Amino acid sequence: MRPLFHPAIEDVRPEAILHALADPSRAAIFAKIMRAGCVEACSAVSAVGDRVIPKSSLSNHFKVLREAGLIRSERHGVEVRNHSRWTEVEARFPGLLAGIINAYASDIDSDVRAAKTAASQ
Amino acid sequence: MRPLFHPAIEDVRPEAILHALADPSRAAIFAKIMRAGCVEACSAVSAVGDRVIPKSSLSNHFKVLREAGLIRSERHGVEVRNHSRWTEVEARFPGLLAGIINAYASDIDSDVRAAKTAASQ
DNA sequence: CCCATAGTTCGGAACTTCGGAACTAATGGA
DNA sequence: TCCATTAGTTCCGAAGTTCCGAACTATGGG
Repeated sequence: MRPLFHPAIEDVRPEAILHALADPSRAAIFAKIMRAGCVEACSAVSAVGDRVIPKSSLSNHFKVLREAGLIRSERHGVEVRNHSRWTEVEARFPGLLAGIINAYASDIDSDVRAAKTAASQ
Repeated sequence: MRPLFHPAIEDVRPEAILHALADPSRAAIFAKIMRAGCVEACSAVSAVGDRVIPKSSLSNHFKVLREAGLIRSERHGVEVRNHSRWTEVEARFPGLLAGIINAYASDIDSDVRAAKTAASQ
């Protein structure tokens, strides 16, 4: 199997980070990996809120986060272990990730709104 | 002609802002409006770097920025005057815009790379 | 060797973006 | 008034992207 590609920190582009985190599911996955320090297995994040994410979509979300330079993934046997690259990204783009993560965190009403909408469908 | 729609600040969503600014052309347009305080006429931003943007694409870029809550546009006769909503957005999502704009500003090598000629700035 | 588990790849349907051409709206001049 | 000009919007087809089920691959255990 193809080894996992990670850009060098100097090749990380702001637009890739914004694109990756412009998707609320991916932002939630990234926030979770950050809070946990490390997530063992992609499938440890099999749902975001009350919404289940299909395996193939999840795989793609991790790929987008990885190629944007936000996470580092290593195969350990049958599973993949994911770490955030916060420290490196923070050094390159100070304040960027904090601003984004805080924005999502403070947007509480909308989370509630989204959860209610999803629940009523 | 249909009046221009602007979301109330409390309806502004982080993902819309990230999506709007994940496009380097739009980020450059927004940065220019911010620096200038106000841009008179969309067509005052007819090119980004060495790349000319077609009228219809420009019109769409302004619409995306407007609907994300980043700018406020008013018709003045035949032209549209655009202001950034920095203060409002900053109050709602502190540090978000500064982080993004600084990230693009510090990513100078890549602008040069993308522009290829980059004789002026 | 077979099975289960964890992830990736494939491929088609649905959606989004891009940009040229045609359009509308306001203004200024004859 | 009528016409030209300027500024921006809308329409629509082509090209590109995203989503997700199904088929696939890789690893480890029994």
